[in-house]
Amino acid sequence: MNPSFYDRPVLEVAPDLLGCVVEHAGASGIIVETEAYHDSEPASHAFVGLTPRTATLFGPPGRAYVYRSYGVHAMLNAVSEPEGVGAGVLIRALEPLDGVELMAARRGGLPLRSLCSGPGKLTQALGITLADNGCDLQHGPVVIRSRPAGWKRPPVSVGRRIGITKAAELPWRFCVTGSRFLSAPVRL
DNA sequence: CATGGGATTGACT
DNA sequence: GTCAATCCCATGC
Repeated sequence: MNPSFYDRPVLEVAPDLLGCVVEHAGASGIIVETEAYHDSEPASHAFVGLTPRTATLFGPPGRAYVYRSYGVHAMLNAVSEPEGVGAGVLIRALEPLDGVELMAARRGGLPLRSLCSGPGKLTQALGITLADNGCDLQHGPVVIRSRPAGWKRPPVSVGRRIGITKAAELPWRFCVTGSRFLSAPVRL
């Protein structure tokens, strides 16, 4: 998907990414859960302004922002909105598509449903690391492409974002309705 | 320079 | 349901 796709309000990009495919290192999955983050709102890393950590978020749209959470997990975001605005879409869950055996090997052979049902899980399954921070999502190594044949625009459920304390009331989480591969049920 | 707080997960009770 | 693991980096003294 080209950079202009991401050069829009992050609240449009986040639901539009549902059904698209994330691909890296021989494995891929269909996005079934996203969350929007924006520098105007305190749950976003970009809320603190432009720092070395948030530079990618304020950079041009269509790149990957990868950061470490709880000292352990890598999180994948798609940088959105024009350069100078700190906004991104957190990819929270995938439905495994290709390279299932490879993903299972990376994750220790768990059942299909638990392979990518969480932001830290899917980066582990796809082999995405902090080294991928800033990479171009059109050319890779981490690639996001449009919905595979047979996938129409899926029905979307909206809810509150997960695991945050600030701005927790905003309904900025988007899930494919009824998907069995979500990280948690949709809640408001 | 020291400190503290996470956009989480998995193991255990 | 509870809880530790583990590290980056923004903030404050």
